[in-house]
Amino acid sequence: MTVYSKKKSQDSMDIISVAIVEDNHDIRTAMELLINGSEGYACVGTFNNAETAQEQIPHLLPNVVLMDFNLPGGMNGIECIARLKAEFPDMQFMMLTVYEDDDKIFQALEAGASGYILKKTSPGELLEAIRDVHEGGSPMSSQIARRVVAYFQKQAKPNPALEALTSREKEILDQLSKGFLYKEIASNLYISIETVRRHVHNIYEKLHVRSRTDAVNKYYNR
Amino acid sequence: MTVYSKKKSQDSMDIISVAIVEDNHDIRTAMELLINGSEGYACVGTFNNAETAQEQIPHLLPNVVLMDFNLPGGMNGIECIARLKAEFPDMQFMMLTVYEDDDKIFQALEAGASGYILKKTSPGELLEAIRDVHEGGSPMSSQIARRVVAYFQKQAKPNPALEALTSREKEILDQLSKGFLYKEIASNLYISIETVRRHVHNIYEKLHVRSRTDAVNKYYNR
DNA sequence: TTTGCTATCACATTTTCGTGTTAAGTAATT
DNA sequence: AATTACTTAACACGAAAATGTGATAGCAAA
Repeated sequence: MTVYSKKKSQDSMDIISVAIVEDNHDIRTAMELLINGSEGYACVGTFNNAETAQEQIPHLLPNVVLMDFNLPGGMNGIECIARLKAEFPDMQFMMLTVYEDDDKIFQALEAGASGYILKKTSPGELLEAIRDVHEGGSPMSSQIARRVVAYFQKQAKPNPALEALTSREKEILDQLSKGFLYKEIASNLYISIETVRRHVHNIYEKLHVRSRTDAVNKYYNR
Repeated sequence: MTVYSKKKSQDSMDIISVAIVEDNHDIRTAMELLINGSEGYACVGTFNNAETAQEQIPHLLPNVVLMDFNLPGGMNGIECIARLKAEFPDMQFMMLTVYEDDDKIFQALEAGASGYILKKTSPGELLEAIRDVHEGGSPMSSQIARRVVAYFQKQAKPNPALEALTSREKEILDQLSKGFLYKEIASNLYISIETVRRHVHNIYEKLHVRSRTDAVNKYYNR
């Protein structure tokens, strides 16, 4: 793909403007040089902490923001993304980090990051990922993708502990989860309150919980 | 349950065995030729419908199954994956289809597919994807990945009614959702039980609910 | 200054919940 | 025929939660 390097001040039409938030000086500088040295990319700002980024990025309005996870100061990268994304929904964020844990990945995606790549990624792939996220993709390694996919597969199958429940107990638990009072459940299922209490008691025993809320949380696999 | 026979495990150490379920004859044959013509890959079976695949794949035990979406007969590719995956959790499934709709993607992932690639993918990339899924990745185009990521971001945004809560109330609600007793919440937040009660009362009023479970359900957007 | 929102604490009463114990009828299994 | 598991039901006790009302105080906006 060739880029028509016009010298017009109305930039960001063909050139992808990028901001970098990364506390490590060497990495930050290396990425800045890489981006500014590549046709079609321009680094419009670099920041070593979330607070400054938070303050400056609204003025720079880059197309893509590369964000580190750990940053000095009170705000981490996730929170920084969440705030900026809320204000600028069209801005694209890409996590650029060393972490591969599920927690961090999901937090980043929920906060509004669209891409998630590791710092060990090669310069060429990094540039490609920046273009990719700018064009509506979600660049991530297939290992990262597998984590995300695993989340779906987990969601799909319910807690195995629920299998131990009888069908009547599941029915009761479903009613519990909807917030019905015992008397309402009794009336809904045409049984006495005492029976409801008995079932609830058995359910709690099987799920190893001691309260309705905990039981419902298990029911929804939390 | 995943017991491979001795002689099979020996030659499937380096070679990835693949099965293809695809009703279009030309595509099926082309893929078979591609796979058998490439070093490190072996096509151990091809099927033009889900029923036959269902019956034969348990005997073939391929490492990777390429699955089409639409198949003739009663069973579609999704259901076929779901059944086989339940019996052979270590078998890897990759959707190979023309569809890019969210529904189909999510259905496939929930059923147990780990990869999702489009039929327009080049032969080289297909082979790479097969190896990738076999090695624990989840190959998918970054456009597909974006759909999946978007799902997370949708999930993430909470019930707008929660916006009406003050930050303290949200904190209380979060504690409620975790099943803490009032006294525990009081102790966790260093306030009196009476204050907890007051907050809970206000929360219920703002969310228009009358019980803890209902409040928690709203909190989780159900 | 007043008004409104938030956070805090208190008292009284009623209702619901969690637990323990007992037990009868049914259905499936051994 | 005996055993086991499930569903149903009742009574009692104490803890927890819900309801209703009243009060004080800080803080910010009108």
